[in-house]
Amino acid sequence: MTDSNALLPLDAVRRVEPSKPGKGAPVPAPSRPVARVAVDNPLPHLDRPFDYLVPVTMHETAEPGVRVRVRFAGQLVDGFVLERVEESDHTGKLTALERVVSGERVLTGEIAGLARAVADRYAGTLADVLRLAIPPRHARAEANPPRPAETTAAPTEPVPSTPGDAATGPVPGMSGDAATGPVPGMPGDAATGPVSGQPGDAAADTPTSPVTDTTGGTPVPADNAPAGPWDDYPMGPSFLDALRNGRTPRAVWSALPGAKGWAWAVAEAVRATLDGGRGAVVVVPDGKDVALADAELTRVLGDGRHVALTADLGPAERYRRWLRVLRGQVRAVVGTRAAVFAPVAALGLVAIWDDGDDLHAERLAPYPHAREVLALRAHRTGAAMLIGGYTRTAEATQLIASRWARPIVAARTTIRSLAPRVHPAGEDAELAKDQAARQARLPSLAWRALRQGLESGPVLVQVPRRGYLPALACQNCRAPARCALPPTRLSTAPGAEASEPYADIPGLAMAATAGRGTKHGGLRLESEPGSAGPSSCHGPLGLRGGHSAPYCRWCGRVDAGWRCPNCGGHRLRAVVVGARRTAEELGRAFPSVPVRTSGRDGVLATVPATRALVVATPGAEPVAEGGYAAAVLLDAWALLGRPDLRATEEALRRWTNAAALLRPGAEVVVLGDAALPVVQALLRWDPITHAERELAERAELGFPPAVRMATLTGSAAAVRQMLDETRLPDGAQVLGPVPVDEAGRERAMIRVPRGGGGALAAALKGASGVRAARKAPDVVRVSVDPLDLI
DNA sequence: TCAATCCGTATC
DNA sequence: ATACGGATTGAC
Repeated sequence: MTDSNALLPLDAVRRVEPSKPGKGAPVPAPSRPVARVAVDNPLPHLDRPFDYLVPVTMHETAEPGVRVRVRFAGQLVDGFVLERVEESDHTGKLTALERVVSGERVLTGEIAGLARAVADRYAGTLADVLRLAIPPRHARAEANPPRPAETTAAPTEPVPSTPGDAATGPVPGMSGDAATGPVPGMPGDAATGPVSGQPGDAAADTPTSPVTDTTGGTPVPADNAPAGPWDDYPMGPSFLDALRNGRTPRAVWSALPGAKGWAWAVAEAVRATLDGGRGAVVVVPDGKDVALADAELTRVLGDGRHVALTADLGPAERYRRWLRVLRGQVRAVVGTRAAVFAPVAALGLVAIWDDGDDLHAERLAPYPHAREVLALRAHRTGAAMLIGGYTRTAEATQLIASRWARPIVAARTTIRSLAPRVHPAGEDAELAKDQAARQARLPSLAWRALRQGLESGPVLVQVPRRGYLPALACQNCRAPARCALPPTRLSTAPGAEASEPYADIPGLAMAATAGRGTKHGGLRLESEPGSAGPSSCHGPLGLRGGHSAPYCRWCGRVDAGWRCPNCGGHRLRAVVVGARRTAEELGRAFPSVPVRTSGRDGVLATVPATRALVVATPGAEPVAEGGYAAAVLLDAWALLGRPDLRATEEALRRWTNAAALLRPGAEVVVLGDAALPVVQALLRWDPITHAERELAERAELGFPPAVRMATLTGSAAAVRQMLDETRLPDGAQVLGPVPVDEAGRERAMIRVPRGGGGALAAALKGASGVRAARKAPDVVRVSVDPLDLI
């Protein structure tokens, strides 16, 4: 028994281990007897590969990428073989693999490297990311043999390591060239190799001239006769050419509103990529958009060349489709956020639609954002990237500013010809005379637009999500109730380091949710009644459960003596009324017109071109055949009143998503003050100026994407302890902690300049590791660049 | 001097 | 989590 162990490299075994009864010591595999395994363990300080002995019985099957069961710390756990090597660095006895779960090599080298990069970026563990990346196995689906016709078409198998892995550091990429056979060429490997920075850091990076080609190139070749969706954009055709020619264009695409449809454009981009011999991944916010894109891909590509991956498929079907991608039977994928990890080989394009939709943020640790994962993936593999939407996020704008991506925008005249006509109706707009419409709180402008639209087709009414917003308005005059107390301001306390760019942070008052004027860590709240700016806080008021007095959702203070500045009333009412109730009221205002609703409990994908009143919540608007004849956007104040950093960006995104469904030139009435820049942006269909202003504002406030931010949330003691134990990188600044809820939980924010993100994530990971190793009782949730920064 | 127990640490 | 090694303690 010990004789066979003599083959092992390191036998400093002092005692002869008594072997388990009935089981001899395993005979090692004849070559590469060591498997490096990514073990599915949740502990941050154990987030590295572990070596196991490959018994000869598993020599053939324990290939890189397969699922295995291993004994780890006395328990049987799942894992993935990352690579097979000759020797181990481990100076102890190697435990043997317990079992190869299946021969299917589900973890490709590319995805292993990507998952490592995502974990590093978000201060999370590889195991957590792999859980997101690889769907649960379904044995029956695996057993179904691939159809021969499809397998011969694309001989792609798990892709061996990309050279880029080496640049990323301790990546468990399967680098052994012995591990796999001949490599199908990875386009863009050359581009990936020398690049070490993350996409977002491009500005701070060494000049890698990421935008090498395409969009700046020569304009359209004159010969393409049929007008495609990209012909409306001056840079569109050259973008498609670059995709077709295997290059790496990265574009932020401001989609035109209207019937031509974003899904068609995306499908054409996918077709160009496939034509160039590469694969594509398309990520959209929800199932309705998957259905739209799926239909367009089928129309443009024909049957069987792509798959749709959504959460609601069920485990078997989901795994079956995913395997078709893994096995190279299809090379194009459209799906919701989990599809960012779809194992498409020889990736040529990653695309994301409407990257401002918060559905793109993963809800499971480490909370990666689809746009960021795709950008990392594109960067690592040398794939092209397309970030599309009617509006532009500050993050996408940042990618343009750092020259990582180029804009694709239509000419002003084209935009004007396709955009709807938008009319604002301010808060004080005259209510409709019609009794029922008055009941539905519909201004006469809106009522007229709907009535006129209904003469020729379906009309859309966008209402706030039910239960979405506990904001208040004056019961008497409906003026929004806002905080009348003097403004508060957060400043760094003496002693806390205030590095130059963040010395003063106007507007950070929003970060404080508690109104005690007490000191919290390095920050304190102070009143500055005499300072420049508004004489009162103006935060939206809300009601907390059980209390009768309203509190400010920005500064947290209770304002028992609130009086309406408009009419002097002192009674408040909830502003938000759900879709159903609004639908009922509108139905009475327009008897004889069918009312259809689309919302949380029942999303309609499409409605026919017939006259109908379609009431929908944001994100659930059905596409109307031929476009809507008119629309009314009712949730302006609900959106803008939100105590959210992204409130205006989000409002514009939702408005344009609804308005884009209209026929060109149709009328939109938005219940919002025309003086607001965000209303102006909708009126002029100019999301770009708005996004640029937004980015500038974030830079001024020191918020992402201008900086990299992380939040720590947990019990007050735990958060403080973790802050103490974190070796923060240079230039890091701590805000808070401040209370976040009534359970005494607190949240601290840490920000670093762009480019310091990696160091910050590493520091936080280290600190969580220390806490986990010590078995610290309360968990501190770490979130890098979370959406809800308030 | 030895065995039972506690504690900290690594987990291959 | 759990198993292990080393330190500690208590009794002979």
